[in-house]
Amino acid sequence: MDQEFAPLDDTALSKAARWLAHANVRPTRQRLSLASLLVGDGQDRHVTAETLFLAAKSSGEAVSLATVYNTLRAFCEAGLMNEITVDATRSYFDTCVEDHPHYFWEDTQELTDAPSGAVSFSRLPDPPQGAEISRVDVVIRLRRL
Amino acid sequence: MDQEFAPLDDTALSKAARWLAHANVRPTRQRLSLASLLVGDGQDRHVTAETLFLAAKSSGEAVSLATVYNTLRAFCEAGLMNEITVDATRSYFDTCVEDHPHYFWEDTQELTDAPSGAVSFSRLPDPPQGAEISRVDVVIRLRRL
DNA sequence: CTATGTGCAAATCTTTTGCAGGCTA
DNA sequence: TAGCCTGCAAAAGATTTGCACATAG
Repeated sequence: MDQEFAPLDDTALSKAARWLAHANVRPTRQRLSLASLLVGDGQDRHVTAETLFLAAKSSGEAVSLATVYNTLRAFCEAGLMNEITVDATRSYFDTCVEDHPHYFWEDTQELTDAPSGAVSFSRLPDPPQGAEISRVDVVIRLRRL
Repeated sequence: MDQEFAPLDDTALSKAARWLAHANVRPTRQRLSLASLLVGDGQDRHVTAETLFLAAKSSGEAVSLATVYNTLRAFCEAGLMNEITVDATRSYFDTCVEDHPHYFWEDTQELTDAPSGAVSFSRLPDPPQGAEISRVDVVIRLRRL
C-alpha cells in the first residue's frame, strides 16, 4: 500500500537533503523530516496534508499541520512535487513530477500510480487557438469488487 | 463562453420540466428555475454551485445557496448530471452525463467540453485484480497564450 | 545579521446539516 | 394529509494567514 513510510535513518535523511538542495529549498529540520518520509526510500509517494502530518507524528517528529501545508506547497513550487486533483474535498500530492496516469480507489480514497505505459492516447486534440496544453490529467477511478 | 444562461421562457421551462420528469425528480419552483438555466437551451453546461447561484439571482429567481447545493446533488443522484473533479477547492457539475474529456482553462477556472472524439485511448490497463474501472477522467489543462 | 521558516490560533472558503415552515402528489 | 423540499443560520472540513519567535546562510 501507500502509507508505509520509511524510517528516518541516515540514508533517508541524506537522500532528503540532496533532494532539497537540488531544488534550492532551504533545509530546515521540519522540511528534512517531511522530505525523508516522502523520498527517503526512493519510492514515489502520494500523500494528503493529513496523511503526511500523521506519518510525521508517528515517526516522532513534531511538525504542525500548518507547516505541512506550507511545506507541500513549497515543494510544489520548487518543482519537487505535483498536486493531483482527484477529490474535490482534499488535495493530493505526488513525489513523481512527470505527467502520468493514476488510479483512485473509491472505497479507501487512496491514490496510486497506474502501471507505467498503461494508458496512451491515440489522439490528442490540437489545443484551441490562443491556448496551449499545460498538462493532461488522467484518473482511472476504481471500484473494489 | 459558458456562463451565458438561457432566458427562463416557456420553452426553457417545459424542457426543464420534461428533464425532471424523465428522472422522477419532483418539480418544485426552485428546481424548475435551476433546471431551465441548465438545460433550457439544449446546450451542455458546466457550473459550480456559485455560478449557478449567481445565474439564478440575476435571472430574477430567488434560490438560496444551500438549495443550489442540495439541488445539484439531487440532480447528480438522479443521474441528470455528473460531478467533475478538476479543482481541489470547488466542485464542478456537468449536464452531460457521458464520460468525456474536458478542457480546464487555468486562467479563468472555466471548464468546457473538449471537442468530441478529441481523445481516444490506444491502450487502457486491465484493472488491478479485485477492482473494476468505474470511470476514466481526462482533464486537459490549458494555459492561455 | 537578515531573510526566511515555523507554530499556533484565528480567519476564510466551500459544502453540509438541523430544523421550522411550505408545497407537491 | 404525508412526505419531501426550502431557507436560513450554524456547523463542519480543508486550507490559509497574521504574527511573534526561531533558525539557516
